[in-house]
This record gives sequence, C-alpha cells and structure tokens, in this order.
Amino acid sequence: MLIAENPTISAASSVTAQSGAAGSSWQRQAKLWSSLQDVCALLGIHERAGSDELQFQHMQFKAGQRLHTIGQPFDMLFVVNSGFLKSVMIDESGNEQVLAFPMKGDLIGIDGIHGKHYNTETVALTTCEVILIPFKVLSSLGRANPEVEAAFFGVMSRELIREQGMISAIGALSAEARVARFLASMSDRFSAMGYSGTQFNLRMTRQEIGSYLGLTLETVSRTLSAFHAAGLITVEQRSIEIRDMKSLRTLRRLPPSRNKQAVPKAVDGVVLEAAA
Amino acid sequence: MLIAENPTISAASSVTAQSGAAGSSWQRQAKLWSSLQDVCALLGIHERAGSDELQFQHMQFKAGQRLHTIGQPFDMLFVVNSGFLKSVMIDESGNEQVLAFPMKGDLIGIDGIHGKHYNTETVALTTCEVILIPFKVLSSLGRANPEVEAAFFGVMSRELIREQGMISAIGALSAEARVARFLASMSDRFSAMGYSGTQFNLRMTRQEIGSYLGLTLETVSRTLSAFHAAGLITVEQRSIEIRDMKSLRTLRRLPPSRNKQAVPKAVDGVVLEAAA
DNA sequence: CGTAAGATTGATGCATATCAATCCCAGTGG
DNA sequence: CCACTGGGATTGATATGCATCAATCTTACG
Repeated sequence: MLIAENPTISAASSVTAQSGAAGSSWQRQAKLWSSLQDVCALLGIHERAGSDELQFQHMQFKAGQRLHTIGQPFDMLFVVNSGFLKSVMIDESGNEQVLAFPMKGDLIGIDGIHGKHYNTETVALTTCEVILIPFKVLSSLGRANPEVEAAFFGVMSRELIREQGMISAIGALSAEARVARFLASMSDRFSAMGYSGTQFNLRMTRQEIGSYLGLTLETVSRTLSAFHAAGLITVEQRSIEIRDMKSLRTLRRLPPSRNKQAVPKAVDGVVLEAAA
Repeated sequence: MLIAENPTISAASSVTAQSGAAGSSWQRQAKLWSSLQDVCALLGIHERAGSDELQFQHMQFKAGQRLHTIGQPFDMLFVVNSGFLKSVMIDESGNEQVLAFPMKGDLIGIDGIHGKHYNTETVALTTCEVILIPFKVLSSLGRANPEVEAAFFGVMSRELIREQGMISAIGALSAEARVARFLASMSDRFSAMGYSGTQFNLRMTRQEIGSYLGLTLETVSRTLSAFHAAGLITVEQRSIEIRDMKSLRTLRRLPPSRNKQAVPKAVDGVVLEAAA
C-alpha cells in the first residue's frame, strides 16, 4: 500500500532515471539495496516501520567525487553507509566553508528541501557507499506512516541542534577548546561506528578542519602539536591517538567569560599554559 | 478534535491573565485565534490548505517572560505575530549564547522535536503576541495535507540554511562584516514587516548582539560607532538609521583570505580604514 | 626520483578581548 | 519635581590569541 499509492516510487525506475540526470560519472555499484529497516537503523531511528518491500539503492563514490553540487535541483537525500565526506558551502567571496564531515549513519541533503535546490555541496573524502533516498519517496512514505514522518522530523531537528552547537562553539570557545571538542567528537563517532575511539586516522586536511572550526590550518596544526606536547594525544600527520580523553573533554580554556551569566565555575581541565 | 486533543493549553485563562495588565484605553487584544491560512501567510508559505475550521490560539507575553525553557517537555511550536524575542542556549559553563532574534513570522521551538524537550529557551524582549501550534496538531495536519507537510519541511530546511549561514559568518567574517550584515538583516526584516528599513530601534542589548555575532559588547559598540563616524549609519543608543545601505551590504573587510579556494575578487565595499 | 600537496614550526602583527572609567537614560521613591 | 540608582552604552588603554607571512619537512604518487 505504501508503495502502490505513489506511482513515482517504483524504486528501480526512478532511481535509474535520477542517476542519469546527475550527469556526473555515478558509478553504478551493481551491489546492494537496503530496506527501510536498514536505513532507519543506520540513522539511529528506533521506530518500527511496516512494510519491507521498499528498497533503496546503494551507490559508490570515489574520493573527490561529488554527491551533489550547489544549485543543482534537489530530489534526493543520501544516507552514508561507509566512507568519509565533507559538506561545504561557498560564501559570497568564493571561499569554501566546511559545514560537516558526514560519515556512517549521517543524512545528507536536507538543506535542499527549501528552495528545491541544494545549498551545499558534498564531496567524498574517501571511497564512500551511500544509500539514495528519493525525497518524494520519503515524503509519501512519511505521509502514510506516522512513525517515519516523526523520525524524519526528529532527524532534521537533531541536525538543527547540532548546528546550534557549532554556532555556540565557534562563537564562544578558544581555538584549543574547539580543537579538543573536535577530537572528542571524532572519537565518539568512531566509537559509535564500532571502530577504536582512541586510535583513528583523520580523513580531512588541516585546512578543512580549520574551516570547519573557524580557524586557520596553522592554528589547528599548532594546537594539535601542543596537545601532543602536553600528553593529551599523539599526533603524526593524519593519525591520532587519544591519550587523555578526560582532559580533552573538560578543556575549556580562557574565554570562559564571554557572557558570564552564571558562575565562572573553576576550570578543572588541563590548561596547557606551560605546554606552549 | 484537533484542538480538543491538547489539554495543556487552557488558554483562555492564561491569555486573559496576560492581557489584563494592559492599562491602555485601546482595545487591541482583539484577535485571539488565527486560522491555518493566517498562520501560513505569516510564515511566508504560499501553499493553500483546505479546511478553515481549525483555529490556533494567540497568547501574550510581556518583556522578560519565557515562552519555554530548556529541558521543558516539548509539545508546542510558536509563530510570532508581533513583538521581539531572543532564543538562547546555555553552554556547558553556564554562559548564554543567543541563537536568534525571532520576530513577526518566525517559527519558534523546532529544536524541541528531537528529544521531546526544548534545547533552547525563548524570552520576550518586548511585549509579544504569539500563535500556539501544538505539534501533534501540526503533524496530524501534515499527514492529511501534503502541502502543509511540505511547507513544514521547507520551514525547517530554511532554518537549517539560516544557521549554516551564521556558522559561515561567525567563522569567516571580521567583526565589522558581521555587524554590517546584522544591520542589513535587521533592515530587511523590518522592511518585510512593513516598517521602515532605514530607521528602526533595536530591541536587544549590545551584549545580546555580541553573543549572537560571537563578539563582545564593546566590539559591537565600537563597530557601530565606527560605522557612524564613517557615515554609514546614525546610531544613538538603540536607535539606528541606515544611511548607506549599499556599503553596508558590500562590506567584506580584511579576512577575505581565510580559505582562498577561488579568486580573491577585489573588495569594492567601504573599508573603514581611515574611520578608526 | 622528482614533484606537489600537505604538515609543521617560527617570527611578527593585528584584530579583538579585557579591564576600567565615565556617560546616558529609565525608573523609582522621597 | 527632582535626586537617586542601576543597567546599559560609550570610550580609552592595554593585553593577547590567533592570523599572517614564510621557511622547511614529510608523504604520496606518477
């Protein structure tokens, strides 16, 4: 019933049509299709959805390839199944601003809903496998299926909250605190994917990290070196080992006084003063 | 049915209580309920919705009152009908971070959908009149009404894009560029509400503006004074007059080289060097 | 092996935070 | 009606965190 009620779905055909429209060399991986269950599990949605008949196509991208570009007509959301990407915006003077580093379980493309065109572009940093979710399919699915609709609202809301956190961090935290938080966040995400949370490889450049955090690449590099010298981490090029997670997480640093509305609350984290 | 299903409102009493304070001889608490059409028009949604029977309650808040607080169970969205507010987040060290200055036509509370609790708090800066939208009503409405659902997705997506813009601005622009952009944005919003876009009164403190822009109140104050000295605006306490909108809008300033991916593209805006 | 892109590290300067002293204005009570 | 009061705004002096400029160093790769 879910599928039948929307004639445009019939996944195979619509997806095939879509991939043609994208123009770029979308490598058709003769491989997988995922059920709605799989997708929900990937997104961290617990709700149970009824039918299983609906299948979503997988697709592979190699490093450097774009899932979508700015201004391209919006029709598709993507759920990352494996690999690492970056989502960027180009500001009015042509500079690149990194907005997110999507990885397994992340939803990509929400920004395209409003205005019917993507407002960002998402680039694969490594080989990636993503699941294609035609937006029309999702919305008709949600209409018939309150749980799915609610879950989708939830995912969008979650993304909104994440961005609010970024605004707060970039606006109020020191460079050290931002980098520390970034590392902690990466650790959490790797853990959530089942990888080591203490030993991992960054897939992005210092420049991309800097753009994401509102810092220059030199500051990122220096801060990582300072953390290393202070014994918080071991860093060697892209390879990171977390040695003192607690200190990383409690690292606040000087500007805890931008908008003192509440108690300053003594800093208990490592402060790195002597390290530099 | 839709209205009755949410018992927490019991609005008549609370609204009466609120409006009772107005000592003015001016009978203007007139409209206490709005139709779906009204709400859509307010939100800038063009889609047409079917039934008219559904009415949404209005409610008044006086300066300093909170529409919702952090951690409070989520059940309600708000659409601003008049007045000015601020939405804030409290970071881990208890500092206040301003995330938005909602005014007429803005939707409040989206961040509560995920997690079933509000993640921000919204405070009235002036007397406000808001329309209450029980979330359950909205979602069941959307289910029956594809246009409404699509419009709501659109509003959430729009909000996401707005926040991406803030991240980019805070991360990459100079203080002057941020303040200039803030003024231009305020001007646009006042214009959209039918007020003068060149002469208006700010309703928030310098501290709140600073928090919103990731700056200190002193920097905001100094920058406004510099704009005044440069002839771009006239500022006197909270009163602002825009004298050179074009320059305000094209003001980029020094850090146009944070992430030079594209052509530096010569700056054509006023640069204010001599002004300081 | 040579080249280019990325990373590290140093030296320096500037934009903005911080500290501090008035100033202005809206309430409020004598 | 007017001094008093307190929050907000302005302005100045100074400190500093981070950007900028620049020189290696490392790694990946054709």
